[in-house]
Amino acid sequence: MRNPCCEKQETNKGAWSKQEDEKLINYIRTHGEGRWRTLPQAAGLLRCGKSCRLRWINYLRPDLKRGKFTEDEEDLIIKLHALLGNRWSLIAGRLPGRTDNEIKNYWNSHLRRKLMDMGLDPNNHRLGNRFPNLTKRRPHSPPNAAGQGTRSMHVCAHCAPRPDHDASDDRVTDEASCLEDMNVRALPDLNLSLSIWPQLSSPAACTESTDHHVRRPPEAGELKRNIPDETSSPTLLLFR
DNA sequence: AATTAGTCCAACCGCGCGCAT
DNA sequence: CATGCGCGCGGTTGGACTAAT
Repeated sequence: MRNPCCEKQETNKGAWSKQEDEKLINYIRTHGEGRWRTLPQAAGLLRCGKSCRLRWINYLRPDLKRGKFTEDEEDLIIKLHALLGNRWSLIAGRLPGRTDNEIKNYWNSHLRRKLMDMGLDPNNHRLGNRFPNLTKRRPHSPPNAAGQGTRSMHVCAHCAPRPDHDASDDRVTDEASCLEDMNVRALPDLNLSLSIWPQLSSPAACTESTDHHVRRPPEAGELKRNIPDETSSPTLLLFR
């Protein structure tokens, strides 16, 4: 059992005050990002490290582009979601200045509905006629519903079991089948190519040739967030 | 004008991964 | 190899705000 992220000592919760923001900004300006666990004390903040990190990444970072999403951005989010599912951080990596949280919120409040209005199932981007009633606020979900706490990332597309893309299936978990489905059916104009990066652990377990694990090395600048090292983790790379 | 219903978004929570020890 | 820590991710929630009645 792990310790909670913040000891039970007194920490502020809820909305950040201007003073707290300033303290955080000043501290990161002089010391840089990282060491989130020790940052609050060092910066004189009564917040947990997680909270500081979130506040910085989602709100205070100077390179954030705030304001309405453009049509191009909307379009890209929809296409990337069709490909990647709810991997908001990966999607955010393709939208400079936007955060995963922002995109997630925008998806849930606007784009899901937009897709439904177009007659598409927002879960799998296929034409569908049976959607959950999303106008209902706060559908009560049991613990761990909708895959909370699970990670479907880093799954070799070929090794992964094929989801049936049932409308009741809340998550899209298979990039390859998404691409296949999407390119063929829903978004034929999307010019994305998909690569699964060398997988250190799984090829042995994969019964297929390992060829499908490797496409090509990334060009400089292609790797953005979440892709720390081309050999360390099997990660989706998108080239447009 | 008051009340209710719906929307939006910042923030929280729990969990898994990678790394150091 | 096992364990613990730090971090990042995705899902969920609280509450302010707005629109509808």
